[in-house]
Amino acid sequence: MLASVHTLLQSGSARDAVTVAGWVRTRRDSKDFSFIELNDGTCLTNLQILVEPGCPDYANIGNIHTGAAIRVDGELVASPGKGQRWEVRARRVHLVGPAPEDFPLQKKRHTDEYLRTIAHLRPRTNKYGAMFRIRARLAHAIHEFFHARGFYWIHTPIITGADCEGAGELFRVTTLDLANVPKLNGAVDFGQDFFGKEANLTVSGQLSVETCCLALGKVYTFGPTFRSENSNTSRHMAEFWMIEPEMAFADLRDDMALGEDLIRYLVRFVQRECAEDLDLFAKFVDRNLPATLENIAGHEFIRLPYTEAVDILQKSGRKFDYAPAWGRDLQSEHERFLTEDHFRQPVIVYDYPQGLKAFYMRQNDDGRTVAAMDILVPSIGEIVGGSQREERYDNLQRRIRELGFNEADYWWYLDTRKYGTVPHAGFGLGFERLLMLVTGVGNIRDVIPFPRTPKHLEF
RNA sequence: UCCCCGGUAGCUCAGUCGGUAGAGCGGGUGGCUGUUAACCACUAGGUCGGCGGUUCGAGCCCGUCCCGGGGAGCCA
Repeated sequence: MLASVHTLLQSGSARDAVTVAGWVRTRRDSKDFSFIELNDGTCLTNLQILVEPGCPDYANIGNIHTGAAIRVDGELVASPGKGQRWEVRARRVHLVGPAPEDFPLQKKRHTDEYLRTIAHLRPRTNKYGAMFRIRARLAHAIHEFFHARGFYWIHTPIITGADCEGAGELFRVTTLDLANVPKLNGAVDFGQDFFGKEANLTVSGQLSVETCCLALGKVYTFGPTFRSENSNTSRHMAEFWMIEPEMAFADLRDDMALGEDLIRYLVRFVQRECAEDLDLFAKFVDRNLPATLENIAGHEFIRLPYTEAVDILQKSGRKFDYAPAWGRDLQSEHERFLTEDHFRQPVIVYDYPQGLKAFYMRQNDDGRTVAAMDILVPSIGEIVGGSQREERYDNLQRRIRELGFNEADYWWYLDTRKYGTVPHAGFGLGFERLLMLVTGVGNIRDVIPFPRTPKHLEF
C-alpha cells in the first residue's frame, strides 16, 4: 500500500513499514550514506530518504539521478537533521524508471520561457506542480460555489453552427477534403460537409445556456472555449476555459453581486485550502501577492457607472495615449488607472454605451446605454464581462436587424423571448485569468498545462 | 497584425574598440561532511539561431529569414 508524501509529512508518529513512490528531485551523497529528495506530486514539500550502506540497494545509488522514478520501502523516523521533521530510512530502493544525465530539469531555477519548451516535463517542477494543483482545486471550488447556491452545471456544445454569437474569430470544424473542396456556384458547398452546414468551435456557451436558464432558473457552463484571434499577448490563448453563469429573474445588480461573490469566495478558498502552494508564488513570483489577495477578499468592489468612469479619467490630469471620451472603449491604460492608481482595488464598471457592447445586452431607459458590466482587477484588467440580457422580444429583434445580422440564424434565441420570457442576467469569467490573479503569474501560458496560441501547437 | 528587446556550452548568463570562446550550475572522476539549491579539487563539453554580405580577420558590423520575450490592438 503506497503512502503519499503529503500524508507521511503530516504523520503524528513514526511508522514502521511504509512504501512511497515518486520522482527524485535531487540526491546528496556523503561518504557513508545518501540523501534523496522525493516528490510524488501530492504536495510541494519533498520527503527526505536516507539510504545507508546497510541497504542492499546502496551500491547502485549512483544510478538514481534527478528525474528518476523510484519506489522506496522503509520506516518513517524522526529526522535528526535540521529542516524536516520526518524522513524515511530506506530498506529497499527500487529504480522504477531511470532518468539519464541529460534530464532537462536541473536543481536550479529555470526561466518560464525555457520551461514552456518542455511543457511535458514542467509539471515536475515546484512551481508548475503547485500551479496545476491550485488549478484543479480552484476548478472544483467553482463547482462547489455554484452547487451551494442552487446552480446547475450545463454542458453546452463545443461544436456550434454558424456564427450567431458575434464574439471573436472562429475555428472552423470540417471533414471536407481541403485539397479538393466541393463547390456549388463558386462557393464552398457545405451541404457536403459532416453537418451539412458550416460548423465551428464554440466562442461562448452563453446563448445556449440561456435556454436552460429559462427552465432551470440558475445555471452555469464551465468548459473550453476557442477563439482564433491572432492575439500575441500574455493574456490571450486560442483555447481557454470559461465559467458562464446565468440567472433567471435577475437584473444587473444581481449579476454584479454574483460576480463579486464568486471572485471573493475563490480568493478566500485558495488562501485557506492552497496555503503551501500559494506561498511559493508569494515567495518567488509576486511578493505583494498576499496583500493583493487580502485586498480583494477583504473589501467590497467599487461600482462605477461607465459615464462616471470616463469623468474620473478625464478629470484625472493624467496624460493617456488614448484620450478617454464617452462612447469610446476603456483602454488598458484607463483600466489600469482606475484599478491600480485611483481606487487601488477591483472595480465594476457598468451601464456601457450601447455601441460598445453585444446585441443581446439589455437596453437601458436612457436610450443610449445597455445593462452591461465588466469587473476589472489590478494588473490583469478585465476578468469578468457580463450583462442583463435583453428579454423583450421586440427590442432584441430590432437590435439584430440594426446590426445587420441574419434574423433567421437567431430563430431559437428569439423564441426564448417569445415564450415565457423573463429578465435574466449572466457573465463570463476567464478561468486562466482568475488563476493569474490568485497566483500572480504574469503570463497566461503558464497557468495551463498545454497553452494553445498562434503558431503554437506542440505537445 | 504593429512597435521595441533578445538568440553564445545541457541550463542561466558574461564576452571591452572587429583580432583564435568564458563563468556558475548540471554531467564525469576523486575527496569530505546528518546533508538541505550541500561543499572542495580535477575534468569533458561550442556549426556563437540559419543563410548571404562587408573585412586580411566577424560572437561583435550590414541584409534577410527563423525562433523567443515585452508592450499595443482584439478580448476572457
